[in-house]
Amino acid sequence: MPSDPSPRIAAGHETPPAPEAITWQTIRARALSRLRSGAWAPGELIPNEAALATEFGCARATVNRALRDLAEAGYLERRRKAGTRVVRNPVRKATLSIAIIRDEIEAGGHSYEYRLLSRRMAPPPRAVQDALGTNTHPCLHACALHLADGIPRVHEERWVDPGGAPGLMEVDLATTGANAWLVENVRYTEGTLSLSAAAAEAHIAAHLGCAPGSAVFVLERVTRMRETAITWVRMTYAPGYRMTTAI
Amino acid sequence: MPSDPSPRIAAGHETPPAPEAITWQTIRARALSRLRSGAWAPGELIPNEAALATEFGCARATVNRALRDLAEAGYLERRRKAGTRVVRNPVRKATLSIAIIRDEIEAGGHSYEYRLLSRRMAPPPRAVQDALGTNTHPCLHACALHLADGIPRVHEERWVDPGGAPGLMEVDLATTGANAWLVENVRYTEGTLSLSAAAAEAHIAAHLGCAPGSAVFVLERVTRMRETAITWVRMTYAPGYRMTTAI
DNA sequence: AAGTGGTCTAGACCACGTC
DNA sequence: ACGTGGTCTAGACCACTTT
Repeated sequence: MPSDPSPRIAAGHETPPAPEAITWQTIRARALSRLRSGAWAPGELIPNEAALATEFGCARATVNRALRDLAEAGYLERRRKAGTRVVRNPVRKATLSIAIIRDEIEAGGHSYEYRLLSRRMAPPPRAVQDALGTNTHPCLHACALHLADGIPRVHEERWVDPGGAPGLMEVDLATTGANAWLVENVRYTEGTLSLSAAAAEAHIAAHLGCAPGSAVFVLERVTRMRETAITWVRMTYAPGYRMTTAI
Repeated sequence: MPSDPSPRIAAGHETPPAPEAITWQTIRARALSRLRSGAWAPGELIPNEAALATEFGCARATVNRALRDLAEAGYLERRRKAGTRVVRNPVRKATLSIAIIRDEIEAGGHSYEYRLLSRRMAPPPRAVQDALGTNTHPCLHACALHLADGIPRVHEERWVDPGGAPGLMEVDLATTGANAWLVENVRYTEGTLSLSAAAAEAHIAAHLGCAPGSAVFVLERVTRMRETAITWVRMTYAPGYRMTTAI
């Protein structure tokens, strides 16, 4: 969703309404106000692009840009020939930005520390196999801790398919975080994300410095690159963590 | 992010590669492959739109469309005069679709039930006051339960500013969920979302039918409409809940 | 068959921010 | 000052779907 710099007309000092140039943002704002006011009611069909272009006195492409934006935002539903319809139950879309832990910690003004806890080859458990694909062969299993100012903040458990990310196996995980390596070397991947709450397992609680059974925020992620499974990771955040975003 | 229907050329039966028409999706794919291959390295400046348009043999507007899409996806950073740069640490963006609980439950093939637990006027606690704005006056406080097949799934606690949503105060909350009302009557709002894990408080645990202190997934949301605070809500999900999305 | 949105083009002007 | 991206226009063709 494009941010809305909107200007193009710098509001002078006390300059009244101003005729305001016709930009696609203008059209979008006007359309949105009709949606809010109910002039365009839920489920209803709105006028087609050509009609709106005439009404607003602009090119059809400009109307298209505005309506496309509203459609992406989930307010409208557009289909060729069928026209543009106001969505009945606008599904809220929240965009989470998943930053690299190191960046997130350093952005908060804290010192970052990475500590490798374990590293071994082993066949992944069934659940991980399913998530990664059909892998029964041994994978790299690594656990690590991310600390802020020396205080444990996130526990990371990771399974890496050797076939998916050759190179990662040779990395010295003691000094380089697996995620940092992946971001640098296997960019532009796709995958699945899952958020949940869980009771901290004993050994993880010990690493995080909290009581076993504490409620912890868990992020699980499967990373793929063009059909090839690369890695499964579970990040367990120390109690108190919050993931925030604007709607 | 626009889905990529990509066609425009219906793949005939066994028709080889096909010259492929030049659409903005084509350009985007080509650009993305350069990003993946490292031909356009992180931090680097890529050729400007005019140059790419010449190279790809299309109009500048088409290149613009493609690059704008990649920028929205977080791969590129574009600035006037400065040019287009490959982002160093592509921040993953996960889009969560926050559905109305009722829809979510019914989509899962379960029967939905709403049960109002309490309703009263009271001054909100400090934390809620801060979130909503500077409201010291009494607000509506309502608690409710959402059930799937008769089993409690989500506990909802809500504070409503009477000034923000007149009309909601008169709604018969016993039969109409506050959220459903809001969606129907105060659409196109903005706000903040926060996800976390917490230990279930005793009274909430009792309603959800789980042990006090169980790890539960909590979603807090502040809803505004053009600067006016409308409502603060905390949804507590029964243990086992997972929020999933594709990256 | 026909209407609607999706997209491309070629040219133009302008805002912005770096130089 | 000037280069780069942001956007508008007017016209055109096409893909998709519903009628």
